[in-house]
Amino acid sequence: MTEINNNDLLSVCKRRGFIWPSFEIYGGVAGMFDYGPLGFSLRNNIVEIWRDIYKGGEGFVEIDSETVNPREVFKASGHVDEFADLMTYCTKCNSPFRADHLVKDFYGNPDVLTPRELDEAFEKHGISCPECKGRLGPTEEFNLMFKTSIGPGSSRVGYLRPETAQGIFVNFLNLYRYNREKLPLGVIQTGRGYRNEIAPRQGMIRMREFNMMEVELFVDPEDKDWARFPEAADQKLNLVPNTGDEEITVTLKEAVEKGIIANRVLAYFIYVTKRFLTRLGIDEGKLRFRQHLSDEMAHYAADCWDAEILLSYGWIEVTGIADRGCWDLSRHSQFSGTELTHFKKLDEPKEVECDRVKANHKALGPAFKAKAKAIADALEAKTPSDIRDGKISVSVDGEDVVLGSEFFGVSLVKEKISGERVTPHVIEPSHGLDRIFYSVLEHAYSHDAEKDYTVLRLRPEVAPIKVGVFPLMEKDGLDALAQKIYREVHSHRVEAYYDGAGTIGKRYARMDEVGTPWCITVDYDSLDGPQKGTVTIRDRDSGLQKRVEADSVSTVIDALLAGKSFSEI
RNA sequence: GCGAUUGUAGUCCAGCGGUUAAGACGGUGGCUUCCCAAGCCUCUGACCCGGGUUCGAUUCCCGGCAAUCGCACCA
Repeated sequence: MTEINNNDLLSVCKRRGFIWPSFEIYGGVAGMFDYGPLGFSLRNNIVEIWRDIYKGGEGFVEIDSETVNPREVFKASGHVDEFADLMTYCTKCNSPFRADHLVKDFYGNPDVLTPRELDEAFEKHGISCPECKGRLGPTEEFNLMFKTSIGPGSSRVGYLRPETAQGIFVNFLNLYRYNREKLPLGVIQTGRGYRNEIAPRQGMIRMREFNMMEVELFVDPEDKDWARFPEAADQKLNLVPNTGDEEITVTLKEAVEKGIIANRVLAYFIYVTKRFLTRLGIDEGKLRFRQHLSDEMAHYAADCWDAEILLSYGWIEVTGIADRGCWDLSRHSQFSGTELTHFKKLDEPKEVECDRVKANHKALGPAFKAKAKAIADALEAKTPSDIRDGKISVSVDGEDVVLGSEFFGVSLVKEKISGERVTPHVIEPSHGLDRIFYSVLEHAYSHDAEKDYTVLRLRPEVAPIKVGVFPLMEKDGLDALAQKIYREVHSHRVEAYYDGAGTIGKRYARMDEVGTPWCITVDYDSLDGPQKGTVTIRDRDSGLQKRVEADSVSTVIDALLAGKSFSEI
């Protein structure tokens, strides 16, 4: 634990319009927050940087898909089964248990039991509370997904998505065609996800409605290299591999060569995640990547690493970077009956020779009339190894037909193979936007207890307000010049804030508290004397002031935002 | 969901079975050549919700909601 008091920070956030607990006038709802003007700006700035990295830097494409999905989508993804737990509670000590886990010694596949059958099973096998031996209460379903219905009447069951990823998977074919049937194919999406958490806690860390930034990269399963890997090969990462609890610092190259990270593409995107988070102002010393334990890893995942940030709550997972293998696409393929594959061309087409069963249409036609076509197709789907005693049996429309050698022949055919269909593998860096947002605030927050003075040391790039503009006194024409400067500087991209109220110190303090990196002040020297036409610019973190031409303020702010240091202006 | 603690202006907090519910900070308007939360004046704003006990409840009791911590859950 650090000494940061997260209640103080949350209080600033609420007071100054970063985040507000939702529905406060109606008593509030746990695990729900609204973003205020400053919070929304900050969050958008984070999203813009993420976009800059993936869409700009890596050339990925961005989509926006539905938040309500029909049940089939989450049946295929596994969420309907995985997220709907049958729970029972001890009537004596109230401990909760997964009902199916309690009967697993008696049933091979307890997942399929209904709540009633589970209750009967407790009775029959004398199962009591593992904690206190008390009697178990009735089994209830608890579903972590919000359920709804699509359309009126006997409508389709729908769920609010618990993650945005499925929207990308179900659009795979559209995206694949859009990308002119090539891999790798990188797709990003930001949006809301919904999980009906049993007990949301820790402020913004576990929300019922949350924002995600997800990236799905489809790659050739046999080629998990990445063209830009060499650029990052010597960069260092703090890793906690699942072989022990020790944190190690290694280069990407070492991590892959020693088999710590499964492959180069996964390692590269772990590095991209580190670059992203540190660019937002996350303290590099409080950032590590922890590998999922083998039992924690989803059964389909080949490898999975969490980016964890040290906060006042402890180490908190903010991003998961997983190699999900072919799981997602093969499941959707299986459940939808639509082939979701990539056609991988061979460098050189190859010729193969093999024996094939060929239907004898001349004989089949007269013998089977209308059914002949179906039987012929079934026959040709067979291989010579299916021949038993010179006969092949096929099943057509639920009817078994045994065919003698007069109906088919076996011949050697030469086939030209120019490629094969493969199910792409998915590399998924999935970011919890709200957690990242909160982490950025906490790592920027500094409070001087003696002076009771708060400064948010936000990076200029993420700061919601870039520049405060003040007249020293709101009169004598100082206000008119300050207003003019404000109007020149303020834009959708560079948010400025005019403040003429109270005293100058108070205005600086207000800007420091919301992380505004620079303040412009128009004083009497701006109007008269040798300094005429200049204004002061103050740097938040150093407290230093310089004079710049009033006409050049906009240019100076642009230069600072582009990365020029304050001492260079 | 369970247990413990808590709930008074935007924030921090005082108080009480009958009060005009106090103060500080903040916000607002004004005055002040005002560069790091200076000063003076004006104004602003609160007893979480519902029920019960009582002549009378912000205060006592019960329930709900929310927050903090612990357990469990989740990641």
